[in-house]
Amino acid sequence: MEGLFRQYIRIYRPLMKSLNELLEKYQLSYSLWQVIVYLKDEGTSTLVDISNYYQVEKPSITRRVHRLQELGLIEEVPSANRREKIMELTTEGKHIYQICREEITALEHHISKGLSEEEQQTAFQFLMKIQDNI
Amino acid sequence: MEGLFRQYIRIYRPLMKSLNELLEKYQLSYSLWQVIVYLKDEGTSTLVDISNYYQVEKPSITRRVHRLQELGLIEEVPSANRREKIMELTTEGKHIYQICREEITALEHHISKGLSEEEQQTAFQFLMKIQDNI
DNA sequence: AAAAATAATTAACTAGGGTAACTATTAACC
DNA sequence: GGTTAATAGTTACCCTAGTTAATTATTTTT
Repeated sequence: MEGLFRQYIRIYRPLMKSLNELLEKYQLSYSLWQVIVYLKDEGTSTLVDISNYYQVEKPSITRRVHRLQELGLIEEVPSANRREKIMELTTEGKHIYQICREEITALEHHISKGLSEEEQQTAFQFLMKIQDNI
Repeated sequence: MEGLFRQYIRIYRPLMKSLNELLEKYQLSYSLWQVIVYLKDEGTSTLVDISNYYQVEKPSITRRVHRLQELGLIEEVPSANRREKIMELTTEGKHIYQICREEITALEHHISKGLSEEEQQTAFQFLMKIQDNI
């Protein structure tokens, strides 16, 4: 399938741009949003967990986490293990999640307009499978 | 389709990483490769054409083009319009294109392993359609 | 108890893009 | 035909967000 990856990559920047424009109203960016989403799903997690999930090096995650702490959206929960920091969303963080979640879902619906649920399912499968191959 | 865009974005970095690793053998990066591919397809083009196609601002394209000129992979062709620069691949540029094309195609096949042509077609359609909606 | 591994951090660097302002040239308009 | 507006490319400066290497603190392994 010639051109598939090219098209994939070409779309990335415009997509990120619209997501970032949406998020900047809340002083967020997509990279910060990723951490919020991960904590929303997992409840609590260490920085290494986040680093592994997104395949981004730890220093980058440290910065994201510090920024989100400054914004009051996440906080550290006490842990027996003093080596690792366990993070979770604050009440404010959960609130912001809900607000952004709705906006992002609306944007995604807009972007997916005219595409059947089946097509989207297939695209999702595709993305899941190539992940393992990379 | 919950999680589709999240998955899309999550894969981007690892994919770029493997593409960049492949290309750095030739002192290239994917952003430079994009210009080469565009010129391969179009034959000749101005910087504005490239800028519009990839939706990247002109100063970024200026930099990419200068870098590729330094590498001897593209060159300016004389034009009646002295305001615009028309670029094309050099012989060396075409040569490098062929070499990288094969390697990238092989990588893409590897990454798409286990996916039917039909699935890939659907994914491609998906990517084409959302482009207009963004 | 000593050695190895792990989690987080800091510092320094890099890739790549963006905006604003500028020059040179061409096109549009009256 | 001369002035004004638009366009192509460039320069300077800044921003986001990543990386690697080295360091500290703590925990696990032997």
